[in-house]
Amino acid sequence: MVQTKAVARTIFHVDMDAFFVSVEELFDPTLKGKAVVVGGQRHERGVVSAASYEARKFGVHSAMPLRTAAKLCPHATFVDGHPDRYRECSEKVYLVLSSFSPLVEMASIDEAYLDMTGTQRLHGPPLRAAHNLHAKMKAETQLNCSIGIGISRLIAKVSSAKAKPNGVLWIVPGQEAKFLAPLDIRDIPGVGKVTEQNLHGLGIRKVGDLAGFDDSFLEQQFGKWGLALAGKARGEDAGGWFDSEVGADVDAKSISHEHTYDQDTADLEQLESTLMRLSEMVGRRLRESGLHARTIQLKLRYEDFKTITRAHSLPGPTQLDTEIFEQVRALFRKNWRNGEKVRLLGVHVSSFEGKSDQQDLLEDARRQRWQQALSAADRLRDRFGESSVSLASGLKGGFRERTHENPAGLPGKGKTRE
DNA sequence: TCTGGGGTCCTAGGACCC
DNA sequence: TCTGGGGTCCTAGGACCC
Repeated sequence: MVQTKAVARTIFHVDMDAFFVSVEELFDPTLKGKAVVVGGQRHERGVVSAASYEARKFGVHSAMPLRTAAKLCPHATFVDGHPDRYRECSEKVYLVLSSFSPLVEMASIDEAYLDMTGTQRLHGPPLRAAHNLHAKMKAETQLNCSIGIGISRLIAKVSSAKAKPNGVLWIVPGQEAKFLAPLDIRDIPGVGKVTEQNLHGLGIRKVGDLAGFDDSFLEQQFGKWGLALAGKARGEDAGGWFDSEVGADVDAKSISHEHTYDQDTADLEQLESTLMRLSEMVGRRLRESGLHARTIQLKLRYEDFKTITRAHSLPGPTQLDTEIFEQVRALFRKNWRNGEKVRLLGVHVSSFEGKSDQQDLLEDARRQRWQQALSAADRLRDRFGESSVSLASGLKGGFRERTHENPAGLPGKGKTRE
């Protein structure tokens, strides 16, 4: 009897090379070939979002404080990030990828997984398909990418990293363990500084060392995570997200905005004004995506970097700025060590649910009027920017923060003094 | 060196219910 | 007055990723 064996998957991981830097180069070609640091100006409080390969030669890498980067590479050009440009380019990238497989999953703004299983007849063998994809990507977006190919997300991801820059690498099915064995454990996605140190403590430095231990030992050492690690050492998509089908879209679990001050502050009105603004930004995102949140969380970081979070769950979900602000302000007033300087504030919402249903009709009508007013405010902001409309005038003193920053995502951008 | 912002997932303890 | 487990929800913190 013939046993039909499950067909081995063919997964591509496509990772754009120095994405933010490359996009900036499209807008300013004089940056090409230079040491470039994206993320903010050299003296700003913030970290590197991306560094050109020239800058990396001097030890600059992402997540490094900008001031450190400036010391390591004084001749580098520092540029602010432009999230809109990256999003736009990311959409073009997505279109190219979609022409190769219907199963595309953007894992972040600059990388994606493709399930290429069963596309042989259309695209040829994996390497040929990858080279065609690579060429088309360059032609359509003028951007370089690297492509890793393997039988799992994990193998594809690790091999794209090894293919960089501007390369293609295929791990032939059956060769997974051989490919992984000489790599540092840090090359496994999910192994960071802490896990690396813990593994070093056990004398485990290479993936091959890890593969030498049996599952039960690793489970006993690291729990659930240890079991996943054991699988990863063999090239398997063990545990959680890695196990999911490519292209199955997942719903958002949380929305948050936070702000780090240029200068730490203990000014109550400034702090609460920031909470108002962050609440507005969160509420707006909720309304845009049609979500309602039940859990509201405050994040508070002091001068000495000590950070606390305090959460409160409402009886019913909301998407209203005012309700979010009310909760977050209460949490702040209850937990702020009065007079101590604050470095960062954040507003985070989660526990998404369908619309609240237990309010009486009167209450519902009241909320609807609020919704309409807030939607109008959102439209105004679309046209004139985040600072044009504020509910902060309802605050005691009508105080408006002196600094404001870019609406979305990236560090260091445009922290302009008014 | 002096540490962003937006996310996901996991752990662990306590409350509360059966 | 001493003492069960199991399940679920909530909260706080931390590791990790881009």
